[in-house]
Amino acid sequence: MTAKRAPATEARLRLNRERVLRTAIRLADEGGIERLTMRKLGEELGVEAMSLYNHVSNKEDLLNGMIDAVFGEIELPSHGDDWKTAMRKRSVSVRDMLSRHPWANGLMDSGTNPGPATLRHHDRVLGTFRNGGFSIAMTAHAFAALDSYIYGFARQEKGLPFDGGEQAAATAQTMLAHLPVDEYPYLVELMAKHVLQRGYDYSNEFTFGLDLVLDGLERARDSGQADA
Amino acid sequence: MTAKRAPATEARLRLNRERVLRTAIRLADEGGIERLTMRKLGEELGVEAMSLYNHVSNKEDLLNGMIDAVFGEIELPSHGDDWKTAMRKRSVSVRDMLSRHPWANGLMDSGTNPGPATLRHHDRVLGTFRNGGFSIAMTAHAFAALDSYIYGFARQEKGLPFDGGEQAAATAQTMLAHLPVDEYPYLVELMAKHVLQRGYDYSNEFTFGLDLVLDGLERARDSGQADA
DNA sequence: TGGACAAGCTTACAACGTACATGTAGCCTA
DNA sequence: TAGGCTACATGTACGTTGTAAGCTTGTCCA
Repeated sequence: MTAKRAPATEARLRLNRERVLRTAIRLADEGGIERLTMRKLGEELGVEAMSLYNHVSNKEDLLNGMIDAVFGEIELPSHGDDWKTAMRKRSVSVRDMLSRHPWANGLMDSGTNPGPATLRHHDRVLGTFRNGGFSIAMTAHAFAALDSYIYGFARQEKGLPFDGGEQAAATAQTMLAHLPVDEYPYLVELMAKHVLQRGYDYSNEFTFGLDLVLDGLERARDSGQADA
Repeated sequence: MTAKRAPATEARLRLNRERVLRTAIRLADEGGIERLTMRKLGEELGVEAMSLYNHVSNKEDLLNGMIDAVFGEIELPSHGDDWKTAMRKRSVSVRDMLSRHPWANGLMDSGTNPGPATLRHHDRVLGTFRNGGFSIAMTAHAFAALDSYIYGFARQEKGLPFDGGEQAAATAQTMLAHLPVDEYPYLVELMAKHVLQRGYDYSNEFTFGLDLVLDGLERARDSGQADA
């Protein structure tokens, strides 16, 4: 058993930061962020929990690393497109990332220091606005407005009792049955005449708001009201 | 010590759900949601942790109760105003609530079942749109777009390394010093020429996006493109 | 051959949510 | 006035969490 370069009794592959992060992301995707514990992550990697600390300095570092990794999945705004289509594509890409990794949205506020992928992403977004003819001040406005909408939408989507889809209709149905019609008439109306209609899917609302914001930004840029 | 109606050796006031919730909210406001533990909450109320379970069924119930309580703080859209000013006022009120209780934003996605204050609030918002001439489908769009923006903005604000204000400028300063200019030119530009300018405050961005969304909604309502 | 060093393991601890059993104060009925 | 019911507070305990500290071991260079 003292073989120098033996085929590693069990072909045990070495741990490294990337493997730790990738596995952590998978666990969080599958079972939710609250099920991601150091022990479970270790187990998944065939290793004791404490061994992970050779590759991440603590759990916060792990979470920050995960955030930066999923930021790297977002499609950067392309230089080839005009600013509006470029931003539209990357916005949809952000949203896709957030539905692949729903835990990411709730984590980013705790992430004080952004990683390199995050910084690169933001830089490219800002650059797209600047090259699209936005002043610096208007770029700041645009960035704030657009990303607020995108992340806010993902947040809402997660919190809503009705997700759209088949089995969610049942949820809405029972919820509707328990709602006092005279106390919440408009909620009841919306549920009955809209949410419960065949084919309703809340996620379809995304592009409506996205275009609304993008069009609004274009108008604001052109009227140039906000150089202050 | 067997006095029947003695002035209660220590004037100990009885616990009740409202007092528990109010104290929990204060603790979360002061020290962040992660410092709110059952033991600390009990201590703050002069009571053992387990006593709390006579008034909340578990920690999740406590958190849900807190959410509904702060929802009750939001100014409902007034029937007197036209839809746009009414929604503008309530949007600002939501934002104010979220800066008083920053923890609330991160908690609402886990809150599966909304409380009465939450339901009433949503009902009034929907009603304001309906009475403002929005179709049912457009009301759904409007609700999704507007609230996504509001909650998303609060979320962004919390996560940003630069908050605006005096001491935050210093943070931005050092951050700027560590950023490689050639790698993140637009980030550097924004920081140097905008964020670090005297009087910059990210929170001022809120009304820009708010008006952008409200104006966009008005336009969408009038063109009535979305009855589908 | 030896010894340094990185990486994994073992043990341990404090803080958390909360189950369960026990105590007790105050009101209702007899 | 006595007895007992109910609501609420306590005490103790367990399993799970993140992680500090020290130990062991496999690998590589001198």
